[in-house]
Amino acid sequence: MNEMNQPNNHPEMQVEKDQLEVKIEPLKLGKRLKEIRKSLGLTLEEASKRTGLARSTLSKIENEQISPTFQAMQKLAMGLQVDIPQLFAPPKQVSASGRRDITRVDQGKCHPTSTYEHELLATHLSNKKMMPFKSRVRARKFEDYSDWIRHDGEEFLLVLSGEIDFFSEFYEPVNLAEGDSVYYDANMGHMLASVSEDDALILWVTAS
Amino acid sequence: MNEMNQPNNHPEMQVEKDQLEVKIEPLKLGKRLKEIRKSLGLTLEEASKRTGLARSTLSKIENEQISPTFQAMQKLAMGLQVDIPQLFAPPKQVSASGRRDITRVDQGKCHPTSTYEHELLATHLSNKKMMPFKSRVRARKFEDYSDWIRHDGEEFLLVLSGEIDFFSEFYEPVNLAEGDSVYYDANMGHMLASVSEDDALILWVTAS
DNA sequence: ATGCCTTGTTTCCAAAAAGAGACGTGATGA
DNA sequence: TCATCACGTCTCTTTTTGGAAACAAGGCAT
Repeated sequence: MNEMNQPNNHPEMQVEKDQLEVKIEPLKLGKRLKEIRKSLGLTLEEASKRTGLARSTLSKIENEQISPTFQAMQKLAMGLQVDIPQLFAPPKQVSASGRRDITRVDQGKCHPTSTYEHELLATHLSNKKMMPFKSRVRARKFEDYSDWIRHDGEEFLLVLSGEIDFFSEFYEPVNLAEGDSVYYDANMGHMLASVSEDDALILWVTAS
Repeated sequence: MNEMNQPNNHPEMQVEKDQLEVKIEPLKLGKRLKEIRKSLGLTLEEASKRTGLARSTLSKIENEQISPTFQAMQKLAMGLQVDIPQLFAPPKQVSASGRRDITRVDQGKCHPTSTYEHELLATHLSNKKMMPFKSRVRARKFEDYSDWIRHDGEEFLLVLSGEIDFFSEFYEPVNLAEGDSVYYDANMGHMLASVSEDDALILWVTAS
């Protein structure tokens, strides 16, 4: 019917218009929904009552015959007690479950900087939630640093030997001796300086 | 102003339980979408080209005149480089950023069991990614346990003093001496036994 | 001013989703 | 065996969405 019988005022746009086609797939939302419903031990009828959606609609959604509206999805999430993000995070991260990595004393991977000598631990595992390492604190005073150290995540540190001053952006400096520990948000500026005769040795664990 | 750089030692420091309270969702998807588009500096027409949705449709979605289908939302997410969960959890990402909790040596919160004496660290912070604690390993042999210890998350342990055998479900037992460390998945059964004259002392950090 | 873009809104209609109820199938019981 | 019921699918109708184009409002030249 209405083909391009009329001169289009923007022919160049037309081209781009349909170049990226519906390359998007249904993303197994239906399958997922079914799992959830089953895991709650609900029939379509019961789920219908809870969500306020007709059971035929639910069936169609589960079988990917229709693409639910946002409204419908809200009802789903609400009625089945699932929060929406969770509904979409497609494949559940299957957490690994049998990994183990031993690091013998002083056998970590060394990584020296001007202010620290880091010894990374458990370097044979990747995709781990935590990054543990031992560090010898070479810095001796605040001025040894050009700026705060700052990065994502949270950090835990324990003084293994020696004594340090712990500087942080929003707190007064604190002296930490052997056995003391501190937990802090690593995007708050922080830095360490040894104050003992020997360089202090600390254990650090970071999680982001 | 705040010279309270020493840890607050109020016996019961009130734990501010959470910032993510009841999350009732009116969830103004339209408003949110508009923000995203604006922040990318796109016009409706440009967004239309990227997402494959008509600019009239986008307008209607932004003004909450229609409720987009899941298909439409996928195109949106794809074209605007936002992942779907993020699209629905708007007020997220208020990650704390200035917390700090110091635990002096032996000043943690004790928690004895039949096989361990745990000393929890940084207990004044809640909602943290890691749970650090020191433990004295009282157990002396495998049989002191009724079953594998098993829980969610990943675990890192460092031997602070003494010597232990590290038993785990899928590996042969390993002897760990002072300074040795191991990182493992905590849902794999695991347990420790001291083998040194004195009970071994270890540092443990768990993340789930 | 007058045109001429550009941007966003609204209208109209085809296309798709939501709802009501019919249909098929399998399980259970008399 | 024949009902009857529970459950899910399918069909038909109503309601809503999505797209093309018209419309309105704001710049920016001439």
